[in-house]
Amino acid sequence: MSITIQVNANLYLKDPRSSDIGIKMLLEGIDLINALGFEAFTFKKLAQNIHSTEATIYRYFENKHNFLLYLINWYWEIIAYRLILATANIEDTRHKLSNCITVLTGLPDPAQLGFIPDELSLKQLVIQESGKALHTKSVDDENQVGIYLLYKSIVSTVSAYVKQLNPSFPYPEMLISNLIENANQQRFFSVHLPRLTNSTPEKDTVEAFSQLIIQKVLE
Amino acid sequence: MSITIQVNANLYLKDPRSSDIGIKMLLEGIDLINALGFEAFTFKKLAQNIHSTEATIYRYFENKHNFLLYLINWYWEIIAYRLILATANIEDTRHKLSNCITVLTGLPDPAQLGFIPDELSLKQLVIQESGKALHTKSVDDENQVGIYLLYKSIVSTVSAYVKQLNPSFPYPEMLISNLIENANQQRFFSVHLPRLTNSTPEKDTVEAFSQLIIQKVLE
DNA sequence: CAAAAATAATAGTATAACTATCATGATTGA
DNA sequence: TCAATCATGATAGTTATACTATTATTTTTG
Repeated sequence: MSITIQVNANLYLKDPRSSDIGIKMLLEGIDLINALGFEAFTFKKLAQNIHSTEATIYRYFENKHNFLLYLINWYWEIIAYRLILATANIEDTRHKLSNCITVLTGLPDPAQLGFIPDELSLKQLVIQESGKALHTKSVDDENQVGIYLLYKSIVSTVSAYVKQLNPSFPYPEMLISNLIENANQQRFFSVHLPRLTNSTPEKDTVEAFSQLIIQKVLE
Repeated sequence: MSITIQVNANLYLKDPRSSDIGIKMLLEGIDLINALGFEAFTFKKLAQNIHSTEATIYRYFENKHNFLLYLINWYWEIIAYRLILATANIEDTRHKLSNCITVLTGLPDPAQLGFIPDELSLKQLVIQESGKALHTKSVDDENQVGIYLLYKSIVSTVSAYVKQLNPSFPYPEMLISNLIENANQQRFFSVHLPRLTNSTPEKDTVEAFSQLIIQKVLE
């Protein structure tokens, strides 16, 4: 399996991870977007929070849409890495697939946190805001320059296991992209519209649902 | 037979369906949002397109967010009505459920269109923009005043059939809300990120996928 | 230590998202 | 039928956002 982990350079003007202030932008940006929502989030507010200026942030990111895309991409980098860990040295494809579903739809194991100071905040941001990053008129341009390569490669890799285990199942990519998107959606529902789901923040059943669907599909 | 499809009164200041210019707002609004995307859509542009003024639109809608919520609610009213038609005079629960899945995840039958001049445009808008309406900081306030009652009642009704057919399945609401959301998501993918799905605009397989999942869950 | 690069401080522009006011044309109801 | 009411149009104004531009100052690096 080969999942390419690469920061897409089209998302920034200057790599924020190359400087202290850039990293502060990212980390404080995550918290600020989570606190305010992406609509009310502005570079001006972010600049104030990191004791810097709008102009400095604009030297790193063309606009706030790209800032959001960057953060989401960062999330997917972490997931891609976790997928590699979760499938390394495992022979059985069924077992590999199950581990992938855990990574893609489960809650991150607190013991394994630590790629960035607060990975759970980043996941929260993805749950809350990733739909807004995707559903824009610019999605085709972004796809053109490779922004979604990582996401596509993850879906491709995991759906390949499904194909291997049940070659007659006609919708492997749809199944995997569905389970990934559903995980975020159901966690949003569990907080804001609980009657639409059977998962709660206290007893999260999203992964169990996902594993069950996989099992049924492979039967 | 005349059916009044009524949208939640908290979404407007003055019922747009009570006047010609209000109806023009809605219909032209659908086209304009589809053409520009919700971010670039403004009341000023809408006013120009219907040869009216911003002030007039603001007399109907508090803001453009509520305008979007109104349109999405309108869509769900139509779906709710279709669900009633699709389950009327059918005894068999399995058959009822299957018909509901068709309404919720299939493409509308062109022969049955006609609630408004262009229902397909409204569906397109929902596919493209409904995530933005939901994922805001105001979702809890909106839920409080009943904006999502219709959506919740649809999920509740359909998931009740699932419960009846398989009382041991632990995630009926999650299953139905998943299939509903997935239908929009996959159709978005089929246009913009085709490698994430197995449906295409030419050969739409979203309903087939949904029916298959239901079948597997009930087995 | 000097040159270059990065950042801060500040100002400015265009547009969006409203709010306010007043005139005018259409509707209604006594 | 006429006056009162109401909806709409025309116009102006306010605040905030999403940038762009300029210059000064600090930091880094060769």
